[in-house]
Amino acid sequence: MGRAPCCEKTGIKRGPWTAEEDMTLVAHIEQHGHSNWRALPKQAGLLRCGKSCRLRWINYLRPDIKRGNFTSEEEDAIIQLHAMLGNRWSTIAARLPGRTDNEIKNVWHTHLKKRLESSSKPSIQAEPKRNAKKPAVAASALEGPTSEPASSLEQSLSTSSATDYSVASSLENTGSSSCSEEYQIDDSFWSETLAMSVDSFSSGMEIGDTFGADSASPSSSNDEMDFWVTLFMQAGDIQSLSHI
DNA sequence: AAAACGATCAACCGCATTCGT
DNA sequence: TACGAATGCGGTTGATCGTTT
Repeated sequence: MGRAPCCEKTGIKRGPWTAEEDMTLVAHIEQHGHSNWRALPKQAGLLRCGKSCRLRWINYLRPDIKRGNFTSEEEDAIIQLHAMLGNRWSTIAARLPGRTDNEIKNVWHTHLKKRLESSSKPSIQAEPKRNAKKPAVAASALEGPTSEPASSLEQSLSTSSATDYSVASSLENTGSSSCSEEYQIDDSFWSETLAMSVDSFSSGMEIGDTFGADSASPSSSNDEMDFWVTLFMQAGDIQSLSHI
């Protein structure tokens, strides 16, 4: 099936967005919404393709974006969720209010992956030569929380209150797996988990309130994904508890 | 002071999935 | 049901900035 390109290549501006373009896009979305990304740039008078507008809005201009460094709680949550979900950045982002999939993906590749890799190889020189770079970011990645309170995060992770972000530490402690490896789940795990999940959901498990209002389209598929995320979260509890 | 190097992150690309007719 | 269009997602790239030498 031949796909039309997302935009005509001619006359479409690319590269970094200017402040003026940002203002135009924000003003247009505030006034008309973004029901049709493809038509939006034309309507707003922007020389961008709809895809580019959408990306700019979602990753940068959305009013509920949380800027600034990731807290250690957020980083631990990412590590934990990544251990369970793999590279499902949008699903992970849905669990971190105000954070975008792109941002999380970047943080993972720049900070967290290296952090896990270095902690899984304790005997090898742990500190890269350039670790002193960007003190603010590096410090927040390796040390305690910075300015951001973790309340919203904790709320979003409330379905896994017993989790205590333990996967990250257990991964570090065992040193058995780098996070890039697939999470191994055997059949007995599935049968146990699926059987358990029925009881859990009927006993007060909240589905759907954990996705932020920024979630692009609160749909049944999101609920479904939330089901699986919650399932994985609980499974994570089981797995990490079994290591103790 | 400046060149080289490495880290970061915004943005792009292409594929997959969903939606509408 | 089939098809095309629109949107979403994850991987990747490249410009920029900070650090080191």
